Amino acid sequence: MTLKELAEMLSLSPTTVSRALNGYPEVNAETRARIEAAAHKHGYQPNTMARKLATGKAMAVGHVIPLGEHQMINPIFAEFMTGASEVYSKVGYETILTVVPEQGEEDAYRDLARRHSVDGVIVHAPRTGDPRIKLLTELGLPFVLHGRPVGDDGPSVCLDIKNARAFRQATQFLIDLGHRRIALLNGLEQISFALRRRAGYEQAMERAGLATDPSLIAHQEMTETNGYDTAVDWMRRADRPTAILTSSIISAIGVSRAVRDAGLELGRDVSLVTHDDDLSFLRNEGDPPRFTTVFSSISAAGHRCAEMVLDLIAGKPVESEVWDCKLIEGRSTGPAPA
Amino acid sequence: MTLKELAEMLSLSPTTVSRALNGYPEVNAETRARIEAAAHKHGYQPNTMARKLATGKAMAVGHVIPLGEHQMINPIFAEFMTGASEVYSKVGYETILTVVPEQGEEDAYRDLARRHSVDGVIVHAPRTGDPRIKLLTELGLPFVLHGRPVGDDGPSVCLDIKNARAFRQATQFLIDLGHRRIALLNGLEQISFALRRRAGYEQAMERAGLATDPSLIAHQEMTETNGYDTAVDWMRRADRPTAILTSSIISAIGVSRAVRDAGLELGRDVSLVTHDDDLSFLRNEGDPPRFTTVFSSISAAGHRCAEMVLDLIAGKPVESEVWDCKLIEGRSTGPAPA
DNA sequence: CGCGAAAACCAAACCGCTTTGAGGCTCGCG
DNA sequence: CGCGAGCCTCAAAGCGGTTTGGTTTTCGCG
Repeated sequence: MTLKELAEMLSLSPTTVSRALNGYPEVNAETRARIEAAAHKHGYQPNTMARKLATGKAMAVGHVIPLGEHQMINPIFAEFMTGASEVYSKVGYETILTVVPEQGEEDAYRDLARRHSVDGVIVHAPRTGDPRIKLLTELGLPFVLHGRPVGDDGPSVCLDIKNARAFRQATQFLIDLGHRRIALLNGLEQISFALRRRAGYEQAMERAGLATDPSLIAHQEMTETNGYDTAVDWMRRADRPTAILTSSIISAIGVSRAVRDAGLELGRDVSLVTHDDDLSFLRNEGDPPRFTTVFSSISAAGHRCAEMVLDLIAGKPVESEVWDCKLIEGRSTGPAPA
Repeated sequence: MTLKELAEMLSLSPTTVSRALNGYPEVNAETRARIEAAAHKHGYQPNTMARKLATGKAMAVGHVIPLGEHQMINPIFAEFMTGASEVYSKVGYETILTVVPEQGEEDAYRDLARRHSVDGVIVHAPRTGDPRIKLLTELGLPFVLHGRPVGDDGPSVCLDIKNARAFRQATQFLIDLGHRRIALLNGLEQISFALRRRAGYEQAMERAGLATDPSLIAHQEMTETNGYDTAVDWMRRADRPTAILTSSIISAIGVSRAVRDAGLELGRDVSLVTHDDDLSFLRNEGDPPRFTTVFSSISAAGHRCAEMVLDLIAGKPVESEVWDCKLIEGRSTGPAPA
């Protein structure tokens, strides 16, 4: 069923039918009703491609997700995308997903822009010296950063959480409990959020006059196994840390397993504070919850980023946002052992 | 840069340029080279929308993923999609993601079909009496099922693993170790794979002359917390199971935590066999690995499903496939306690 | 030399929708 | 009654490609 057929069926011109269905004012109310009824009856839906071509809008937002080493796909992306996709769907936009090896990322954006496949994109996890920001600016493709850029990369719209602040608070919380040897299990070093979290941690340590031990800081992909392995090493040390900060609940689960395997108890022998993205399949449940966390919902972030990029596409002014994390006390922390 | 501009620049007709770039034979080799060079130099990429409209092909595959209750998004989908997206990208297809509340799923497919946004779709996790199969057949939209349909829903192409066989083997493995009280922690009841896994489990039990205790069978969304909560209950019972089967490594992690919290040890007091989809961020690592599993890579499945749907779109004949799972012995199983 | 076929290229139609610029009609008012 | 103002409706021109159906040129061969 095409617009033309529908128009013929109603003995009207395609113009009128198009206007009626798109809510333009210059159509008789009665005619409009007739057209809408017929469209609905015959299940007419405009051909997206034709409409896109005619309007020049792709009606789609792109998400390029890079495969890390080991084909690792961050489950956090998935959660974020869910939040975002819901928003797009609601306004008739499509979500276009491009999965590429990390080195192909720039080409992916370039292609999207040149082929006019999307009206805007979301850029995940900006890194140090990230080339994507400059590229997208040049390409003139509207974009929203999820995570603040590192350094000064010109004015771009981003949504981030207060990573430094959250980790400063978390560290302070542990210090207040009497901990002195505090380890940090962070995400990949060059990524913006990891840098900020580390900075927050170091600030708190410094303010308390505590030295940071480089061997108690690890940067790695946030998998359960990585968390486990690192924590196992730490637990074996004579001067083992009495508290650990982790950047993801996934690593935290690994750490938690290592602690037990070492015959120790979380919250008594070793304290743990983790960042919690509120992954739907790994919720930090219980009352009090299992882990002490700094919390910020990743799917809410996806939701908001989607709204922001849509506003950007619509030409509305958009302000960057930086959200607070919430410190939630759970059962994984306690006073430092004597 | 449009085709026309490029053609003018070269003093050629759009026809010739189009043919040259799309590899049609009726173009002088020399001319073709000239055209290709110019296209590359000016970074010409055909406008996707125009091309789609002209050819009538959307050059895209759709994945509709339903949000379960509690906004649960299955991380397994994410991993599957990664495998699939890579394949699409390689042949210049796009991945279109639609996230909808469960009840909106049918409309989502209907819209995709009527608007010609995609050339084909992947259907995830068919359920009992799944309306999607009939719908897509009616709509004439090529599709590949990930998971076998329940009952006879006409001829459709699917990719599945031998769920019943895997769980029969896993159960038999436990029985051979002397276990008698074996619990099953399964996925949501109406989903195809859960039904088959349960059937396999029951067959093995029956063959061994063992009664299945309905209170030792649970169907639920596969989250860590669900796994934990259920296992906690089981561990508290006087007649607690000595072995547990789980449908996902995520639940297995929850179970594992519950077992320890009960002061028991996995592989000694309680044995556990889980299905392992090989999630990249929750790999079952170690030597021997942490869990005894029935293994099948979900991203490989995504990869293959993508190839299948592309073949289907291309009009090639496609056969359904059912893959074997591999039983891998890890540290989570041992002889039944006396 | 003449003729038909093959090679190389092109003009124009088309895909299905939006949108511009132009009417035709009705109505109110001088 | 005549005329300008709205109100509706429409024909036609894009959007940027692909594809059909020529046309021109070259070439082989009797």
